[in-house]
Amino acid sequence: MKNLNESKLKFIEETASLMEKKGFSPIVSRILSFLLIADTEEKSFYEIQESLNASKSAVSNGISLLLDKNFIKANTNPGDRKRYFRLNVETWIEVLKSITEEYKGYRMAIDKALELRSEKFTESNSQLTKIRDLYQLFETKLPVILSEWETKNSSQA
Amino acid sequence: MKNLNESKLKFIEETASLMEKKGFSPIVSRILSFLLIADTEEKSFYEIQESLNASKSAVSNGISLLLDKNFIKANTNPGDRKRYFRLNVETWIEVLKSITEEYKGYRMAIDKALELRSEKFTESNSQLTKIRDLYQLFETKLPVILSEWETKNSSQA
DNA sequence: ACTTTAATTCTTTTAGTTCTAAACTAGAAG
DNA sequence: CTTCTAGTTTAGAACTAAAAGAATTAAAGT
Repeated sequence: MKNLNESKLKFIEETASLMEKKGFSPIVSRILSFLLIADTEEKSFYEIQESLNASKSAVSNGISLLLDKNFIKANTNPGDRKRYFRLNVETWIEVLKSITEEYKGYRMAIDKALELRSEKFTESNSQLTKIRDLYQLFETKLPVILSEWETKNSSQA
Repeated sequence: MKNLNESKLKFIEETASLMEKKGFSPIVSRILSFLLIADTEEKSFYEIQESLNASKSAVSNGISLLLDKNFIKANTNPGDRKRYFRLNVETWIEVLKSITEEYKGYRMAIDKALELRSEKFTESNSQLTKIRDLYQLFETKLPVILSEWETKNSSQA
């Protein structure tokens, strides 16, 4: 990896590993982490490849995936054949907004489980119901937090 | 898979796939899902193996991992050599409580990124700061939701 | 002591991912 | 029309993970 100082390398390593826990592949994670702390907002294919010291195909496939999932966007400038890539912050926000849906999925799974379980399991069913209720609480409270955040942003922006 | 009706099989398939998204392997996910809707609260090694139609070693390793991570617990009964396994709901609750820590990790990563980024990126830095603030908001609000849930439970239990 | 049962551990197979290297393609420039 | 540039696609190597099957251990029962 070139053109990157100690602390940026450390950032990429650590942040990429957080992203890998979310299901991104190592290179995809490193591309995202790199764009997050790059010294210009946009980076070319070659700059990414060089900085991360990866193969063209790995970078090409990684970029395709990220463009496809809208995590980055591409730009071209007149008189320059290269494409320049930057983070698409909107998608990040969308992902955060969709967390509620994720919790809803778990809550519904527990509902289904309670339906399929014997009613005789009184003690454990009541514990499961409590967990269900916590997911339910997340389901109702997260949108409140999100709208609080949105009004805060619209007023200051 | 034996001894499982249509709807339970469907539940296992669907719920296991939710769990796989959280990083569990297919068998581990299926063991957990199976225990969640089993017709007795405890199931023996063999019952799990048979119901999921998996190999002994796969079940053994899966159970070891789940015991290790405290997602299930084992019981033995006098005069019976077998061990019986059941869900450990406490751990599930612990996992829910630790979500705040996860968000804290992301918030800190963005803080670090803002530190390493050029101050010239005023527009995108302000967007990143907003995202940071949302994570921060989760970080402060989730514990409130959790304690609301806990008081609700202690009063009704 | 020996057998049976229950489960673990070890070895191998299979499947799939991630990445590289090299060939290829599309478009711009001369 | 040829050449260069930018990137994609293909083919395959290296690695990893999941699961199966076989061999082994540990404890209980006879």
